[in-house]
Amino acid sequence: MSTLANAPYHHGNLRQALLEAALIILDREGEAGLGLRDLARAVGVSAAAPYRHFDSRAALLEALAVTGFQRFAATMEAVAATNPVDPMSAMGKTYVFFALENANLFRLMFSPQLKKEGRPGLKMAADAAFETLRHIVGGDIRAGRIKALAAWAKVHGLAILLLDGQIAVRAGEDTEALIAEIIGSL
Amino acid sequence: MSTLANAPYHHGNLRQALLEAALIILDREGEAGLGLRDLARAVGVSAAAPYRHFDSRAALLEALAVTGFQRFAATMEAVAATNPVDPMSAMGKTYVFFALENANLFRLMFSPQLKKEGRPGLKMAADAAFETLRHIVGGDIRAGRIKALAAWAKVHGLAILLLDGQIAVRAGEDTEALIAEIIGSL
DNA sequence: ACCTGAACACCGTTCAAGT
DNA sequence: ACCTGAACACCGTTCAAGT
Repeated sequence: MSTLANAPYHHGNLRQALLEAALIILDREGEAGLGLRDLARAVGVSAAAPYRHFDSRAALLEALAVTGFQRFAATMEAVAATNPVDPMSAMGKTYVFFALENANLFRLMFSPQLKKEGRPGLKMAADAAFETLRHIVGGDIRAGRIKALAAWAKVHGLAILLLDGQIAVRAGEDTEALIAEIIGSL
Repeated sequence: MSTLANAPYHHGNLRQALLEAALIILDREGEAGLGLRDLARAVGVSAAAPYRHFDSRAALLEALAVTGFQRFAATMEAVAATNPVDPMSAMGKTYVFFALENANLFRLMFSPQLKKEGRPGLKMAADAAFETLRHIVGGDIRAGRIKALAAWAKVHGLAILLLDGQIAVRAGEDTEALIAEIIGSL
């Protein structure tokens, strides 16, 4: 614990401080609410300072999305490691829970705008995460490509629709139970 | 056909002209590329002029999304009217095709940012469109809520993943056939 | 090596003023 | 009634200058 709350940033690891603050702002406000100037203000630094560590706003967003894919892959591996009876369904539920618990980060990970920027780090992180998924699933079930894609579509769609509030969860209804029912057995 | 290409706007239906130009820009550039000032320039009018017809940029986007939901509902009704042998699958395919053919409009229709604005017109248009869907499906198959939600999730997820280029369509592979395979029989 | 201050070229939005 | 011109409070980004 340092003596002054904002002292460490001025000469310490500004990059890390920016990423941590950005993750919090992203979580609360969404991507559109995450301005570079706001971020600099939040961290107590000049508007130009972030440019020492990130080429552009897109580069900062990319870094966030990359950590998102890493967390995502780690979460999926953790479930697989528990050797669930129905691995596909367990992973499907985890996929949806991850999306709900990291709503704005999940959206950023799949943001078409960011993808259009063509940043290589994002594609690499996404590919690595899905490679991990394929590895886990492939070792267990020889589902075939079509079945795998169908399962992915179902799970991803459920995540997005819940995230966007399109699927109305009824009063007194358990979201977790609803997800389990919809996923059924993949 | 008027004598001068940009003459009608100066005293005609600017609102309509803005919407038409906006739809084209949205289609090409995506929501982020659709600036009010750009739009005004494209239509040959001052930067302040659009405010006579739309409260804000969000109001303009809402109007676009609303026409998107209307087109969507009309498209779905058109398929249902052909009395396909497997109505659910036929509608599922149409849902995905609509998303692919109207990529940026579809994204705008489900934009969380726009939804967060809480504009009532958007919710009404979306509700009306899904009510139409429910009506078509409900009359045909008494699927039950869970099955209906599962089908929706699968179709919506497939649309989003294809739109975002996450599902790799292989060289020489027919996208249409791949969609049909993944949807299978709903 | 890392950060600041001031500037540049933009935004969305408002408002008095024009026709 | 509808549109313009000029302004306001912002952005992201750059760059010389400071330490």
